[in-house]
Amino acid sequence: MTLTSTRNQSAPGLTPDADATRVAVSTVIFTLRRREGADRASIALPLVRRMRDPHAGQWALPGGWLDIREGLDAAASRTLAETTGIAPSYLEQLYAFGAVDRSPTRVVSIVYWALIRPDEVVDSSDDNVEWFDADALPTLAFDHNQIVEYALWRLRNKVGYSRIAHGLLADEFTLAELREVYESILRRRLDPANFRRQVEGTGTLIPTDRFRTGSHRPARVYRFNPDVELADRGPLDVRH
Amino acid sequence: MTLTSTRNQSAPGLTPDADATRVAVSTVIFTLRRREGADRASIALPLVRRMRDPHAGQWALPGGWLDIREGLDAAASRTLAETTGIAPSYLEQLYAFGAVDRSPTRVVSIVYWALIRPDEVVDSSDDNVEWFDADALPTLAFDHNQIVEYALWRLRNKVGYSRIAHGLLADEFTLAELREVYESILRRRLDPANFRRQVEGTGTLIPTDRFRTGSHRPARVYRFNPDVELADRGPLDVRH
DNA sequence: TCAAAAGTGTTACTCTTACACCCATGT
DNA sequence: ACATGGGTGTAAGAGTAACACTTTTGA
Repeated sequence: MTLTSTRNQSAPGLTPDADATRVAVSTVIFTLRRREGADRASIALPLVRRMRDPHAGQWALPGGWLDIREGLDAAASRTLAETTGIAPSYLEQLYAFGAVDRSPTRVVSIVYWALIRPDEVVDSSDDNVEWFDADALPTLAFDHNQIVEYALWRLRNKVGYSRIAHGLLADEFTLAELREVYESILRRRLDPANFRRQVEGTGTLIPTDRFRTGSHRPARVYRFNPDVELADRGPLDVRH
Repeated sequence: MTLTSTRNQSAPGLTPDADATRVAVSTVIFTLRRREGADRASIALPLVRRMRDPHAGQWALPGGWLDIREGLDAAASRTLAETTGIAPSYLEQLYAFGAVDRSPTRVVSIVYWALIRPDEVVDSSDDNVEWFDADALPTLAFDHNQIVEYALWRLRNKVGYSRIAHGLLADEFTLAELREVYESILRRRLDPANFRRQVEGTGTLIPTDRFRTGSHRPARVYRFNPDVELADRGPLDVRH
């Protein structure tokens, strides 16, 4: 499921076996978007319009079939690039969905979630790709609404103990901008003073000597410390 | 991969399509085992001996092929029962492994991890199922050593913020027994006094009026509060 | 000069940790 | 009686949260 157009078939050259279980890969991509009148930035994600049945015409997560010659991570990156043109800065496996009735034919979807910085958002002229606010999604194809809910939960959960917020920011940023990311994800205001101390204490930030100014006292510009891991570990890098 | 004997085929009645990607389900099952001279209990898991190639003769995680008519969770339960006779009290999806070279034929394994209480351990007379200490595993088939490492990491991680330790205990237990579970998983001693207060504070325990006695002051017997969730949420029960 | 955000200081409160000490049982 | 673990008390330290206050810019 979850593919939109163009190419795909797990075994190229063969007709798809409707009696077999097929493996698809989809990705929930989050970015931050500043809304006009809103007091906070909101989480947005791209959806693609399905061209064929099932659920033709409905919005769905970008994805496609797993090719027999590629690993899961590679398939996520590839299908993402093909459907949306996006190459995320952060990509992590979310969950494997495989309920029998989630699609008319038997499909197991390995779902990933990803983060991209606002400047990575490619505003493709493709009418079949559109960005939606995470809190105002239409009814999606298959079980994709549920999947997005779970991905959002994971994002909100993980932002508390991990440094993934960095995946949503440009290379250089002020503490106010970093705080804005946290506030958007957690949906609540954070005390600027306490936030500063907490994030400074982690050693993940490197202060630059540059400042960014508005109609107020200039704010120091920071970078991320590349030596600090972006997220916590996955199954593929086992540390002891 | 990861199947050991008996039945299996994703599409029964059809010959397996060697050119297609197949979906397998495996499970890492943990239980606690008291060793003779050891100061702490250790984590043990059952492995099954592979009967056919690839990796014939080697030990592997219990599992089998996903049937087209069953969901992933059901497949995990079924293959587990078929290979080991175990029906775990706690079962959760761990990760989907799908590197191209993890098996001679293309196999995507949806791996689960499970906990069972010591009294649930069925000591099957089957010579092809054996329990191993998690810290003294042989070289396993496929990437199963890596998978177990990751499952152990998840267990140790999750025990800190979740109540999964309960999955390893019988219905009634003393605080010392519960503490032993934590100590075994975390591989360090815990202060009995502080442990008591922390666990009492969570409201997950219901004191009974029964006591268990040894050559010391009798210890109160507790039960779990069934109203408190065993673990944190999964993707299938979305709470707002 | 004023508003607004940057940045510092301080205090109360909660949670964690270490450890002293009494309690109740079997041997 | 005494060893052993059950169970309570307490105090130091770390981390969190709330908020007063000073600094530095643009308008």
